[in-house]
Amino acid sequence: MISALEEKQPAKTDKAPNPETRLSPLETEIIDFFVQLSRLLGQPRSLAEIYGLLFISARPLAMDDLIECLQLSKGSASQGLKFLRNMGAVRMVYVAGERRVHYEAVAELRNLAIRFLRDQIVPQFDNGQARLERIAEMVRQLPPGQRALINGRVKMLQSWGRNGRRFLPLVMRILGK
Amino acid sequence: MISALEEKQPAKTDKAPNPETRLSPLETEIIDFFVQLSRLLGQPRSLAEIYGLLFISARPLAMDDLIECLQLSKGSASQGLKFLRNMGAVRMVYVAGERRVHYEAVAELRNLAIRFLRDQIVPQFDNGQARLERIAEMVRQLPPGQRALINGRVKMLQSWGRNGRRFLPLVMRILGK
DNA sequence: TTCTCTGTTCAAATCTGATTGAACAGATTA
DNA sequence: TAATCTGTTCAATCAGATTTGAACAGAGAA
Repeated sequence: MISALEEKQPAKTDKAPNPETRLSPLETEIIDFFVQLSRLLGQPRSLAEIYGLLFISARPLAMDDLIECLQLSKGSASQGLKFLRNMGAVRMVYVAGERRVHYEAVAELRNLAIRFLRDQIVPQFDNGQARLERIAEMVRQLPPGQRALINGRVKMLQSWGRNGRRFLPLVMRILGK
Repeated sequence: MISALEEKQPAKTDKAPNPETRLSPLETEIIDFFVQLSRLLGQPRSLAEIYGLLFISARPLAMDDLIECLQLSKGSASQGLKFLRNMGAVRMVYVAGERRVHYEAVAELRNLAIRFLRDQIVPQFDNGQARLERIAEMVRQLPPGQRALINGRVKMLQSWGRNGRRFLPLVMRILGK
């Protein structure tokens, strides 16, 4: 039921999806679920598709399988898998009698979430903190008249930054329950 | 420093930024800070620019001031302010002797954060929960052989959904300290 | 050696969503 | 009434992110 993609009568250069590789409704729903999540987290859709299919697949899949099932380009699949490998979201598994590398989803979302926080969120925070430091310095240079007024607001931002920064380890601890 | 002010002496077609309305380095840094944040939260840049300038401005600004200082189009400014109003991120203030509506930033980030969670995050969660419900139903229809295998993973997603959902109110409580 | 298989890279094409600006509406003034 | 001022809407445009696919590289196989 997947996007089986319109035109199939034109035999020809067969871009038409092989029925063997069509996604089941369940697979489609799961993948949609991860696609939704990826939007929330600001990650590209193809990542979610790849991870979603691996997550629900009963057996490890090769890159070609993903390309076939999800109608991705080689480039997307390769880059997506690379990213997921780096994230630790996917692991390479050996399949007997196959030269191609196969992948399976790392289902322990805990580690995945922690790594996501560490790689994507924490650096942003630190960057922001540094920027606020520069801003605070600029405020100090201001003529006293204007300074008071603005100082309060910058202080407020700094306080939020500190709170958020303190909050992250807490989140990680909860995740790590 | 604030710049918002008066008209353009330079006659002509002037698309060139009026020196009167050029942003100070401090203003630029603050705006950049919010732009950065907006990326993390997946909001459009113009929102962050508007909020940032209002946040650091010593006095309320009219839409025209924002357009001038930030080089926005009328449409962006109007839509951005509308959104920020709905978010409660900005409030309209009366300025004596002015017909135009003026705005100032609502600096209480607490309420802002809570509203953001409620409006942008919670619905996503609920949506996801509903989808997982549908998925669980589909899994139940599966032949027993495949069911066991997949059931575990779906259960895992559901558990995460519940945890996340329970987590949100906690976050709100902490914010509401 | 060459040929095939597998996978990567990256410049270019494509898509998506943010931004623009002209047309419009209401409110105020003359 | 018309003229001006203020602000909104939305179809068209633009820009940045994603995806594509051709060229490439390495590893075996013949």
